[in-house]
Amino acid sequence: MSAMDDRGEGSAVPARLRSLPSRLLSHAAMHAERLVNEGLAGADARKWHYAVLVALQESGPASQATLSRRTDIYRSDLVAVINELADRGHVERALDPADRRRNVITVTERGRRHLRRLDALLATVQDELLAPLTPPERDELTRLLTRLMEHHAKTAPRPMAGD
Amino acid sequence: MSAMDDRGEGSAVPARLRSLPSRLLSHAAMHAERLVNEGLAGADARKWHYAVLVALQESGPASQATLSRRTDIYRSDLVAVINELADRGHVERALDPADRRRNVITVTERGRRHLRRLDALLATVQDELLAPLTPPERDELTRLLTRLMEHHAKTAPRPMAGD
DNA sequence: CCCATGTCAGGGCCACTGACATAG
DNA sequence: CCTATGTCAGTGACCCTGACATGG
Repeated sequence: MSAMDDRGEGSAVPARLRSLPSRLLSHAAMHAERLVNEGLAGADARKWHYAVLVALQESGPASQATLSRRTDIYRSDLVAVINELADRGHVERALDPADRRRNVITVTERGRRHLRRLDALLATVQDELLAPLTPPERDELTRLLTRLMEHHAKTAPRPMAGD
Repeated sequence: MSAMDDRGEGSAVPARLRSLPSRLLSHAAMHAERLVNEGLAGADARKWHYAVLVALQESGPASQATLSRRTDIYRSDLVAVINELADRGHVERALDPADRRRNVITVTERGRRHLRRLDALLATVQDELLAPLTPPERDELTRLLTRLMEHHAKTAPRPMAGD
């Protein structure tokens, strides 16, 4: 025992760390990602799969470079994601006859069904994540975070893929 | 041109992604970590350095295992952190005569000065991070995130170091 | 005999960089 | 000539897991 004991109070995380906004954000995000990953793992998916499928469904077929811009996934990382989605039959990669540098990525019917499942799955996860908050509090949190991101988008124009 | 165009609207991030709470959290956290890292880099420090120094100052000298519990840094990762801090003369590693498995880690005067600098530095970063929010909004954000973390702490008892 | 401690080796995911061939 | 695109190789930070020797 003595001053450097470990049990009880001695192992508590200091308040100065606990209440630091940047640290709170990191930890909350870690928690969120854990929930998302666990949820998506049950559907043999990763969060990037979801992002790509949503982008394709919302704005139609696109080149990989365009998808990179829509999802904020790096061009270089996107290659593997498209490979995985293509392996699972969720998207198709076709050469663009109009611009022979490009691949046109298209969602398949199977991909659309998959996306519906992921949508439901993620809705559950959001609910689990925000469980301790009331509906107005959830909205407030979303609003505050959105404001943070909008401000960031202005000052630091998001870094771009493999440039 | 045509359906798969890229400039303008075609490369906007879909609303379904933008407003997803888990995604907002991840992006906000990424932004926060970027700011923190940039800030600390100017002082030749990493966020783990700060966590360890705070823990030492708040509760006094401790073994590495205890520090691991106080900071949520894995025992295995902590080794390198203590090495770095010791190299910079911010802490001292001494054998514990009372328990010969343990190292007693102690802050040096130099470490205390360094910590004061990091404190000021991080305060600036928090301010920059929360710039678009009013003081009450900042409190509200902190409160909501804290509630999230407390809830998480109950359901999933934080994972422990190298066990 | 079981547990705690410090240490090392390594895996996996991810943000990010750089380079390169090909094509517009 | 310059830029865009798809691809690959590789780095570094972190989170996390094992294993191991030593000691309580």
